[in-house]
Amino acid sequence: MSEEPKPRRRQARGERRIAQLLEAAANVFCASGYTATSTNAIAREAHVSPGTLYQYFPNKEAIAIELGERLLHDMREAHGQAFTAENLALPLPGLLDAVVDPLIEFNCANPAFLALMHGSDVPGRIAEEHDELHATLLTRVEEVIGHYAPALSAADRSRTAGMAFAAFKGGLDLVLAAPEGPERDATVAELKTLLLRYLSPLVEESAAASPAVATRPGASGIHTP
Amino acid sequence: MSEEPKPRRRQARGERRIAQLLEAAANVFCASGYTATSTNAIAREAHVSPGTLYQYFPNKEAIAIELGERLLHDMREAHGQAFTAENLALPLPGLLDAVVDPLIEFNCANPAFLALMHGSDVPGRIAEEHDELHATLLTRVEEVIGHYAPALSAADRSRTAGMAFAAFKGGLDLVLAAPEGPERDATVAELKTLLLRYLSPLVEESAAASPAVATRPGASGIHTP
Amino acid sequence: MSEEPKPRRRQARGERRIAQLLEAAANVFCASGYTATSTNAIAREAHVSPGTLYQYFPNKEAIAIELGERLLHDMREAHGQAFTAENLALPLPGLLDAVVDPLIEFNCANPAFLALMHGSDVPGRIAEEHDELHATLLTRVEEVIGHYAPALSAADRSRTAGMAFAAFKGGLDLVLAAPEGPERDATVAELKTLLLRYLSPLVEESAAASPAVATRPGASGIHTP
Amino acid sequence: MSEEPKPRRRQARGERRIAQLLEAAANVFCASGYTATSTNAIAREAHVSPGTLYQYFPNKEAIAIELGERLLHDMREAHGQAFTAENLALPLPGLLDAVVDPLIEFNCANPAFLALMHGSDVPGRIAEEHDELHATLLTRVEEVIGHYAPALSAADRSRTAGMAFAAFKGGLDLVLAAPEGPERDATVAELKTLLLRYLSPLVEESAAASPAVATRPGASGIHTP
DNA sequence: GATGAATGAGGATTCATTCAT
DNA sequence: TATGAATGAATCCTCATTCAT
Repeated sequence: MSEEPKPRRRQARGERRIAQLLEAAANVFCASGYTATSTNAIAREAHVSPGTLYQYFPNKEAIAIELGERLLHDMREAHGQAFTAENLALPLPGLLDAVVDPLIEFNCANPAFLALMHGSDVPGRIAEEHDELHATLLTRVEEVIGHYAPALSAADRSRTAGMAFAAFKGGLDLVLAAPEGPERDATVAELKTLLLRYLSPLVEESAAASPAVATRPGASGIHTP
Repeated sequence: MSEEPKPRRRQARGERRIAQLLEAAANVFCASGYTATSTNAIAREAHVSPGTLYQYFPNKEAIAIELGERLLHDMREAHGQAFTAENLALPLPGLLDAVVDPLIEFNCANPAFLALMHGSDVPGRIAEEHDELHATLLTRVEEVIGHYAPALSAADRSRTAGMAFAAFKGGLDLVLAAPEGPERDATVAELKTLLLRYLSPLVEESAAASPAVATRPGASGIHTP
Repeated sequence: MSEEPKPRRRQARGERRIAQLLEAAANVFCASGYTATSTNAIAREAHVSPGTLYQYFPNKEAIAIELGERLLHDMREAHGQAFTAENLALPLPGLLDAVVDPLIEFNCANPAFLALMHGSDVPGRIAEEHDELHATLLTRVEEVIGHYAPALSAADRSRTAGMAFAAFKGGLDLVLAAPEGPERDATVAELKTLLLRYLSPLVEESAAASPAVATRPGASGIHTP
Repeated sequence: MSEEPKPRRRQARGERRIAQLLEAAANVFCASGYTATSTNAIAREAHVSPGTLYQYFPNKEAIAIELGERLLHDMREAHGQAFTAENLALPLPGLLDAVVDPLIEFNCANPAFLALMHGSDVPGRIAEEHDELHATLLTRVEEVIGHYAPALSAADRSRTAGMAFAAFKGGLDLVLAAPEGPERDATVAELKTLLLRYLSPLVEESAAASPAVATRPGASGIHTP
């Protein structure tokens, strides 16, 4: 009992330091990109000496990897709540809300995520982990599409999922570029509209008897007269 | 008269050197990103000594800027042929073919363009030029949308143009990631489908009397014979 | 009376700590040399924190110095027992046994001694202390030689002592490199043979009437007919 | 013909630089030992920038290796002239002169050799090369001893060679420590005396009928007038 | 113009040493 | 006292840039 408080406090301090360093790294990576970021710059941003940084991370790559892993983990949690069975029961617009909103929110809250994932000059293991997450997300999107449009061939489903995801990422950049507030909200809404229009025909074709999917008049671009 | 040939030859030689260096730079930037690329690596790739490189460019940023400007210029030419009055007279699928294809082609032929424009760690002036081109393109897209959907408010038009462009960029990445050949073609077709589905409702709403615009899947320009 | 035990215990504990640290330092110096040894490595080897190390030593050099001094002290004790009046009365082979054996034993038991004394990159004061010991030993050897060969000039005596000592050091390295056991013993015996052959002529020349000094037939290579 | 002078001059300059850097390294290694020597210190000693140093050597170890190899090569040449058949025909004192003198001279001229070979914290490849040379030398000494004392068993021959060589190394240190001039010469002479006295009995024992080998003090090549 | 050696400031990393707990 | 986190100067090494040839 007399020996616990110290180690605990130490561990707590260590955790705080790590968090502090990772946050600093996130900021600097965001501002300058991975390659152009120096460990000294990270240490400075964290108000810490270079030596301290190296007490917690063996090298620059390790920082990026740890940061990447934490972000990926959070990201997985975020999308884990998105693709629930409950949400799959919703009509397409509802599903899009349920899926798009948390992903957008996560990326708004963690701009370093994209900064780290975009760079082509990023250490191997991050790229791998990123690809893994990418693949997971893609699989989820494919499953969703398969659920809404069971008649689609595997190849079509895969291609559609890929394009939807690509468009989402493009829209995400737009959202992040927009200033927080009504403009960003409008951009998010527009992104959902785009996805809805892209995906609706698939749903309608394979399940023509679901008028509930039409959310706004004219929202789904394609109808037979 | 006796002194002209030399300067001309010199200028010609200089142009060749510059082209050679820029091509080398494009390759290395593509492979390693701007920051991670060393001027020595560019010189090596160009089979030229570092000193020669600095005879033509004052520093590393200048290389990127010149390369960026040339690419932007070519890109402008490419899209200049896209947004012609003639093309504006086409129904939407035709217009999409006319606009999307050259842009895709340009980016396939010049992967350095995206490599240079993507990097968050790229020198300021490139970013500026890029933003300029971006704005130009966006304006063109807005004009097109204004032409096809004259009833749209300026704000809606702008937002729609932005989203369409963003989705295009997302799709472009996908296209570039796909291996050349039928898979890439299919991806391009899918991108057009997405844009078509996204934009069709606008056209139909404001110009209900244009049955030609009716969007059937596969209506866009790329189809298998 | 109530305050004495504590200081004593403290001093005792301190002594133990110091011994523990010096032993650790000896190990690490042996394994990696003085310069390449980090204070953290010593602390780790001693199962102690770096802070604790600095509670007992002001800096890295001080550790080496203290270790050196202790080793030198022990070494002095070892050779103090070697050069006794009693031993000086022995014939040369007996004297060599009496002198060489304890020195060899000491160095076998304390490999850090040579590790510390050999390094050319060792802090100045160790070198000084080492030189002091060196001088002491040399003086003793000179005295011995003076005792056995009183006719020798001072210069000759000094030169002979230096060479005998140098050869001994060379042989010592060889002994330490040999695996413990019969091979090492044979090497020690050979070293004694060398010293005997080197020194015998001096003895015989100045004290021609001491046939006892010839240990083995032919052992002293030089004799006048 | 017009293209040769430049490359040649360049190569020549490169060779000079390398020699200059190696000489500087030799000096600093001598003064501070391998581990304590910084590449910047070598560059400074060579009146050159750190970058220049790294144009010719990939790292510190490479400098030590190259220096070691050059010294070992020279050393091999030096002793190659020592162990000739001609010299083997000489009586022992003559042979000792022929063998000891060039080795001593080499080490006086190249003190870095011992500095590099002594350090226990020296890069692996030097140690290996050094061991190789060591083994070569030892083999030669064994051969010589075998020649002069053919009756000796292999084990005795090997042990004797090892001890003679060890004593030589000890004496070498003494020689190097002595100031150049008569004192050093006297030390060298004394070293030869030691070796002569150590080895003579073997010769006499196995070749008792060779009065030419008779060893009088001062028989070796160096004598005061 | 072309070359490539030279430069030196800057980046990643280590380690002797200090200090709050 | 003991701890181990914190410090920052010093190391090794790179690379944008300059300069003698």
